[in-house]
Amino acid sequence: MSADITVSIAGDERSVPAGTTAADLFGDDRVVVVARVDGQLRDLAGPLPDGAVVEPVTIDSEDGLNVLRHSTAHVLAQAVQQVNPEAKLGIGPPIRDGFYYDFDVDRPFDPDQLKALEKVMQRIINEGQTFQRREVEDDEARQELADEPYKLELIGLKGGSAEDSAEGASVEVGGSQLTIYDNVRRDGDRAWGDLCRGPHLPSTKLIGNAFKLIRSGGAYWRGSEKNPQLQRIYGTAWPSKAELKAYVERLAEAERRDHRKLGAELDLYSFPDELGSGLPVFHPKGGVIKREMEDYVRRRHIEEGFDYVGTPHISKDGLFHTSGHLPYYADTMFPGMELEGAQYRLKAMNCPMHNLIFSSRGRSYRELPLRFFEFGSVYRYEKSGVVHGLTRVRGMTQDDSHSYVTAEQAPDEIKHLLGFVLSLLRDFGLDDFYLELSTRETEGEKAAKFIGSNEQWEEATRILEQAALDTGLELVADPGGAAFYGPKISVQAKDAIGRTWQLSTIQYDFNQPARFGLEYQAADGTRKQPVMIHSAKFGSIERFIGVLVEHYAGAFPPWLSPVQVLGVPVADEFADYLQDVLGQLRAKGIRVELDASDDRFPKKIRNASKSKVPFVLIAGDEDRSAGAVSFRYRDGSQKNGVPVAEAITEIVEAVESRQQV
RNA sequence: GCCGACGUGGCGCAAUUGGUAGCGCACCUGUCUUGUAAACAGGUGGUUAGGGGUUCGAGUCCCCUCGUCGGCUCCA
Repeated sequence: MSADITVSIAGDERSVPAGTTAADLFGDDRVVVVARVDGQLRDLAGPLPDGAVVEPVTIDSEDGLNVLRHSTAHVLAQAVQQVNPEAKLGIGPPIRDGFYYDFDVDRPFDPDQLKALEKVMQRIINEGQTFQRREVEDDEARQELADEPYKLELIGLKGGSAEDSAEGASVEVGGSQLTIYDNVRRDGDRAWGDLCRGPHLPSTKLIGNAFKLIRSGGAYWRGSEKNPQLQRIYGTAWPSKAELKAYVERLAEAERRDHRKLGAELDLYSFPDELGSGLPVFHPKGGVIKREMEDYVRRRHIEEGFDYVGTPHISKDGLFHTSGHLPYYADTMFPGMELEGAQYRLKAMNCPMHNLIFSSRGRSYRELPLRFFEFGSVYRYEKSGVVHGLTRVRGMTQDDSHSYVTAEQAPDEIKHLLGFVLSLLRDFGLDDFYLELSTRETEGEKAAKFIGSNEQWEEATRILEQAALDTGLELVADPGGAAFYGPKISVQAKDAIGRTWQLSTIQYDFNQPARFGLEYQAADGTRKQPVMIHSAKFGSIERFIGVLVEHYAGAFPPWLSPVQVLGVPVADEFADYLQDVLGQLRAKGIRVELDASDDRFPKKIRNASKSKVPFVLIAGDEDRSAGAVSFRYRDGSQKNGVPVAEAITEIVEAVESRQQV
């Protein structure tokens, strides 16, 4: 054991005694939680091989956070089995901002149990138990985990294709060597153990008190509804209490912005039970936002060479057989209704009807690209458990377009569409994007749902990918996420508090033109099939309104605000004067309101503030005698004694330039 | 669709072991009204989501339906 080995630390070659561990190298530094040894994450306690390249991994790095959260998940599982030895273990991987662990238990967890489990976890953490790695043979593991049916199943999967294992399963058994992690008390007692690939924190102590159990819910074993349902507990863990607090505050902020709550408070829309689940109605104020959006988006489409068209909400079902939507997607369409011997269906997508407009007469290559656009109302029978506010509804308005182009024109058309949708999103105040390229599933049972030849898919995917790369935006692959008729690019936008939303989609479709027999006459007199490019800019108007409500927390930029200017007289006497100013604004197309209620001034200010109107104009004696008004902005700041003409200019300019104030 | 929780006037909430449904805001009426987040007083409004059952008696207990919330699955 006296022989030295050489290890390389941050580029520095060092000679150390054989058996040296990463803990020996970095142990003094408490923020180092694991080591990257020759590119692999390892426990600090493992002896280093000769010639190893070793890097410290700190708890606040991405890898470090994952280890922290994975170890916290283990402590949760330990606590659950301590309280209920009958609980069977599923998997417990780290996820974004936290972790979960799945359990098979007789009774689902309730919030009180989560609180109690936190306490049990805290005791384990305070004990400073160490995670000790132990390599085991498959048979050994099977014996040791005889009471853990799910773990046994994972052992059986080991080495299987990644597709077969559930998300997170690799955290438990990845690689060929099985390992069990024992949680060992300071006196050497083994408190608990779990099949796990690791690595783990050196000690539970490092979790400190910066963790929290968030919620619980059902989750299918290995992500398939054919499997039994386990009970999942979600939690979060951070390097410090302060970071945990900041995270909890972020969750609270998201709750404050919830578009369902703000929609009711601001009187924008509602979801009457009488209509049915997932069917929103827009109140006058929400109607203003919807109309402003639609007006602007319609105008921009026309400027960009689209033709505005219109189609009905319902049609005979043969159309959807032609398009290929039926029978594949029958379960997400509302059931048919029989009329005069024909089955009618509510429209779930606009493209088939646009195809009929295309084929309503002979088309020439001179007409292409031909771009049809509309706000198409579609109805989808979303499963009862997924309907959610405005973001997942059963009746919605798509800002949908279909470009019919020659195969040669397709790349340019896609670039044009991408540039267009990005510019539209920027106009609405979203400017942090990345793109996702959704392609078909090539293996497994899902592969069958995609129609078309390999060549067609490859060609379409290549064209989309190139257009996406040309934007210079980050591009993320999404295998298996394509529509059945072709690959798609989607635009993911980050909102004001960092959440991403899938908004625009652009899809390349070689299937429907063939199915509908679409053709145009080319310059050489032959008949050719156009390529069809689907594009939704906001996805659905309803959903986008929901996203904007959360993005702006209800404080819309003036051009979208239902009420743009609210007049608040200091006393009744000044109402007429203010009304006159508002009249001048109204003449310029500004949406104004006067608070002529018999509330007193401070109450009117409070109401104005709660309504989130961008410009509150106040007038009292001083303003009136100076021919001026005073501004109160949403942040509470003021600007007093502004000459009326100046005030009008400021407001009109803010609205016209679509800026936020 | 699956697992769980929940459903009380427009909104937010109360209602001891089953024993005559309350409060705040909003709304209406009146008095009041001068400078930046709540003047005062009075009043209207609920067959406790809907239906069925247990009970002398149900907002409270049981069943069904609808809806909401949190997960899972799904999302052309």
